[in-house]
Amino acid sequence: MNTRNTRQKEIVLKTLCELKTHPTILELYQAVLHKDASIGQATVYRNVSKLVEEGKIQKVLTKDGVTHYDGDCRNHSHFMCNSCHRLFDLYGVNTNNLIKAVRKSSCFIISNTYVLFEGICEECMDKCY
Amino acid sequence: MNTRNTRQKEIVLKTLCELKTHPTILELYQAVLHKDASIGQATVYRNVSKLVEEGKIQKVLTKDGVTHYDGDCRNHSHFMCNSCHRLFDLYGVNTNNLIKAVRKSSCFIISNTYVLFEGICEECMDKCY
DNA sequence: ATTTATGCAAACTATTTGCATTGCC
DNA sequence: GGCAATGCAAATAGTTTGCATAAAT
Repeated sequence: MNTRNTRQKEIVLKTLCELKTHPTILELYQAVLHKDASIGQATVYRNVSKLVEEGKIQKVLTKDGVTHYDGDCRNHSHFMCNSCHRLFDLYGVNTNNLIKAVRKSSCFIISNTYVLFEGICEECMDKCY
Repeated sequence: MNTRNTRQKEIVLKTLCELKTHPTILELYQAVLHKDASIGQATVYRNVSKLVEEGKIQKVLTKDGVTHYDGDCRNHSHFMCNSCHRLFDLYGVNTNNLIKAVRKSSCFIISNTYVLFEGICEECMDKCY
């Protein structure tokens, strides 16, 4: 089963990469509609799944029950503000020592590590939340 | 708005704590039914939400799109096997250094840290997956 | 006695799927 | 030309909600 490059798939990828907000599928779909109003929601779902499989985009783990996506696949962590519920990128969080600790204490083969921080972002802090 | 201790809520909590499998709501509901066949699914949903709010149980972050729950609220990490899709507990993964790194490089106030590892578990490894 | 929690069914939201058609390769 | 991908609508999860009733305080 070969894979093809379609206009729709490119728009989905490009739109997600431009957005720095870690959108949900619905938010991404809205943004995609601005570029091509004829794209169907199912197409966005299908392409997002494929892009995740291909490793071109990634899911972001959160506790809010909705799946968020990130067009940046470099290894980095995320911070979710419990007040404004925005997701932020955190680069430079090194997880090598965690992985070493798990290797020593278990027999699991680790291929990925995800880290999510929760708390209050600077902006919400300033608002004296 | 006061909160009451009901038989149903106790059964939900007890059942989850007994299960070491990090069940989804549906799996938990099945197990609850074995103890009391008259409990409704909505009751399980409502009680699970409340117990999470009360900090007596916790959601487990995974990439499989379904929410899993853990009756153990001690701070610990999880490992998901990409072959058998089981979730395992990992104790002794110390995240203090990660938190320190984020404190230094950002102005976020961190209240929680979640770590998920993905890979292949020992059993699946032995099966030469 | 009051009022929260329950059980059921209906409603709602998120996601997947079937199918005829389009459009890459 | 062949077959993967699309767009639409219907189907299928997963979760929440309205309401009359039950039960905890």
